[in-house]
Amino acid sequence: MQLPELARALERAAQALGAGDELEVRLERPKDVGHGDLATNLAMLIAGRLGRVPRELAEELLGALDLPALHIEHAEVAGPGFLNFRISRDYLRDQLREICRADQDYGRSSWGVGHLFNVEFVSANPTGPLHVGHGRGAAVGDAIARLLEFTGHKVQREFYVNDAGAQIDKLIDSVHARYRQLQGHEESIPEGGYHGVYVTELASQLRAEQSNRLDGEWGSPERQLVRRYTLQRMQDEQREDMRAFRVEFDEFRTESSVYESGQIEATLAELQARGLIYQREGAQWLRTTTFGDDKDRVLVKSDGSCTYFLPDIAYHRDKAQRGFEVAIDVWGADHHGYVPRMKAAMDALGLGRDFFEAVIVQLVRVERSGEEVKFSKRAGEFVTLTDLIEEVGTDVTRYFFLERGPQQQMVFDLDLAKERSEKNPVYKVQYAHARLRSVYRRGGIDPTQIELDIDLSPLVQPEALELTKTLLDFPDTVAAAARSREPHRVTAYLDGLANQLNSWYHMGTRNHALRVLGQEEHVTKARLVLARAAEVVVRNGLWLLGIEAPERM
RNA sequence: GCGCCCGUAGCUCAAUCGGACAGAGCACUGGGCUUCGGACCCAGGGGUUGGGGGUUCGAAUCCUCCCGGGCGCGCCA
Repeated sequence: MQLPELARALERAAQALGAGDELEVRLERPKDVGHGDLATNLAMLIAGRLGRVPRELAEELLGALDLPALHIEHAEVAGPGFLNFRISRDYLRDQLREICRADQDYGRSSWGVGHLFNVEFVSANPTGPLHVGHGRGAAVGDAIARLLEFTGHKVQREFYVNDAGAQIDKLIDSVHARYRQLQGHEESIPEGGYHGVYVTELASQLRAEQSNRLDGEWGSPERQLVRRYTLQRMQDEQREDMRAFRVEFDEFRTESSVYESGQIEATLAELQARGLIYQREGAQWLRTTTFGDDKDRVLVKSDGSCTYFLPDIAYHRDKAQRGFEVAIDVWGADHHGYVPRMKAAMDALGLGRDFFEAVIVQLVRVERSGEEVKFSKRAGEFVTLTDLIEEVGTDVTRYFFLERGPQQQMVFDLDLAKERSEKNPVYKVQYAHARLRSVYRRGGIDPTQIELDIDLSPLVQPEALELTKTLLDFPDTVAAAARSREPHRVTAYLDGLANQLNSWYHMGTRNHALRVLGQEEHVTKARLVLARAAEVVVRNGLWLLGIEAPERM
């Protein structure tokens, strides 16, 4: 909750006391309701600079404020020098109308100028189905994209397809081995190959469709055929998996297209022109140490082929050339060591240190009955994202992935995920929404027609006012989540909101005079405005997470 | 060995760029209730925030040193 006029007035008052120009007045909502609705530590911040006692300064700041004009009905100095403000109840209640009017736009903001972001996530090798780790990356990436869109930016969701690497060759070898087995030959999956059942399925389908061409030895043309077929199949399946998870990409960019476009050479030439490439032991190195990396990196190996790093630089350079101002990559924790060199490379290209950002997502451990459910791609038994979605649903899966900070290692508790009660936080939040919708239905009310220009003074219960204040925190929460690339702040907010909302609602089950419906008309009307505002916030919050706000459950 | 991330209630996790008394859920204990949706409600116990030291009016948060865990340290991808 913010009161910009109050913040500005405090800033002017502080400057008048000689605190200087570089002030950022922050008003925060105290955890303890006894400390008022908003508080600031401004006096303590400037006390050191001015060599004064914080509490005295706080008194002077307070004296400089025209409280009624700022919608403050009470203010005091407290503790070591906090200024606590109590906002006029009428002003608070007025804000409920604004929430309802803004409806699906409530919580939107436009910090910054509306930048163009590229958010790249999942980017799995096209060598098999997506697993739970990809799911977490997808949930986080998509939520970050939604947060950025909601805060005034333009966002492209992108998936990078590593279709040119050695992993594909291993997959083709594995398919070949399975194919031979189907023909009755003794054959085993090569070292480092893929054992999943889908490999056998691929081989079997290929045999059914192309046996006239593939039953003999596989030369170059045959391998090309299998490669194209396999890549297409894997990409289609991954795209379908993502669609089921409610994630739609704007762009699938392939590594091979980076090679074909000539950008590899162009990138290398640009780095050379900048004098950042040198030869050593027959290889070409990039001076990443100049830009904070701990060692220089090879771009072109002594055998003339390039490392994985070079096309990756070229690809990210291309993002800048396509007009993106910030490129955010969501990476698994196993790639975190790669971050400094990529930042260094972008810096080397003159794109600055802030062009490239990595969001590191920690690994997921799945448990059932307290036991880890193993997933090992190599052994061929792994929990695919699709398995997980089929078992617990997209909403639950997304919520669980977005419940913890990206850097937090997480345990995915399958038993809790399958729980269909308020023990399960997802249901708690969705249920809060469904309840409000249910109130409208029961009352025969069209929620879009709820009257707003009415007297809201019947909203006097502390629970109702606390709820109102929480609703007013939503835009700040969203902005902070977007800025820090931490969608879990929204999840945590919704969890707290749902608790408040549910207990507000339950007051009515204990005391019917506190229900929305069945009161004197002016009371019901006022409570409907609060209910509507709450519904708007829950709905918008869930939208940011990519989770449905159900009409009924 | 070096680097990054993490360590918060028995368990899984929060904690508003350093704020006031560290919060939820699960589990546990004790009450209550039959629905404006009971797919429950209320209350309670539970913590030296891994440990020591430091900075600060104030530290879970910042610095430092230990302990414990994860990941990474190729002319692999």
